[in-house]
Amino acid sequence: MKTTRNTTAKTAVTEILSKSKTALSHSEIYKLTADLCNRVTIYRILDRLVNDDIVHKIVDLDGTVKYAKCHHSHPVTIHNHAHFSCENCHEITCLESVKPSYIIPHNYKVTDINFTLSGLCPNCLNSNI
Amino acid sequence: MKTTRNTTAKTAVTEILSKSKTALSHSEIYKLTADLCNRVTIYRILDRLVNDDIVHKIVDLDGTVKYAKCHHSHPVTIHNHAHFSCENCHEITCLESVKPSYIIPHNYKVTDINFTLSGLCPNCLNSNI
DNA sequence: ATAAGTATCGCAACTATGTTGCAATAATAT
DNA sequence: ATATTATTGCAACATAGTTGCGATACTTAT
Ligand SMILES: [Zn+2]
Ligand SMILES: [Zn+2]
Ligand SMILES: [Zn+2]
Ligand SMILES: [Zn+2]
Repeated sequence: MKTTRNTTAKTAVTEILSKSKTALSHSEIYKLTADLCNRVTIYRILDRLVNDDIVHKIVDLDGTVKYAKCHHSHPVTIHNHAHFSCENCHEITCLESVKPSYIIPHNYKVTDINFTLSGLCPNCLNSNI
Repeated sequence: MKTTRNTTAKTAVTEILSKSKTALSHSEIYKLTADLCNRVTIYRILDRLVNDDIVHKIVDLDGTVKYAKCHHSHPVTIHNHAHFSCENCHEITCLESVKPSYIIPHNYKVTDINFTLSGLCPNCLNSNI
């Protein structure tokens, strides 16, 4: 079986995501690592972290992909909490407590969910843009 | 005011989306138009159709962007019906009747929603892959 | 501590997707 | 038929993500 290894780069990426209050894109993470490793390595690390259920992938309404640290105790069947994407500051945050309820359509087998709300976050709403 | 014009290319794209049972990506639409117009033109037409609320944009769990004809009578405040993305055949379909209910988080202003379910569609589920 | 096995990495090259500026074209109203 | 201007084509660019392969370095076992 393939065993997973801890490397400097992997640790750094995990740290960055742990400390971030918002979800980060590949390029944002790459910049934050500041030449620690190659661009491709970040892609591969993120893939592994997602597979290991340490990080989850979030897709914005426009197709932008971001990543956030999981806050659940390891293996979870489905990531169904909502995410909020601000049209103004473009930050994406996990809304861990917001979960959609819906009627599962007959004959469909659901194994994953993406539920993203878009609009104005509290910060930008107060700034009265 | 900017008035909108009906062109051959725009009509073709609208036709293609009207006839399709599943949502289509830019490149799929481009191939179906078969050299009718430039690649860039398709992007611009899709933008206009989305703005005019004739077509809506759907983002898959992996960030793939697709487009589907709207089935509502013109202006609608928010596209909140669910979409289903099949992991096997990669088709995305509108589930017009499935709408998520959720608790609107305090202090957030929601203006748009993306709710996509992923898994196996009825066809692929029966094929017992 | 050393060596073997292999997960991970760097690099280069590539594909896919989406955007922009500008001159040419064509839809629409008068 | 003419004027106005929305739309298009093209070329060039930007960003995102992938792949193959030889080199590197983490882990485990001796
Ligand atoms: Zn904001
Ligand atoms: Zn989250
Ligand atoms: Zn299917
Ligand atoms: Zn739809």
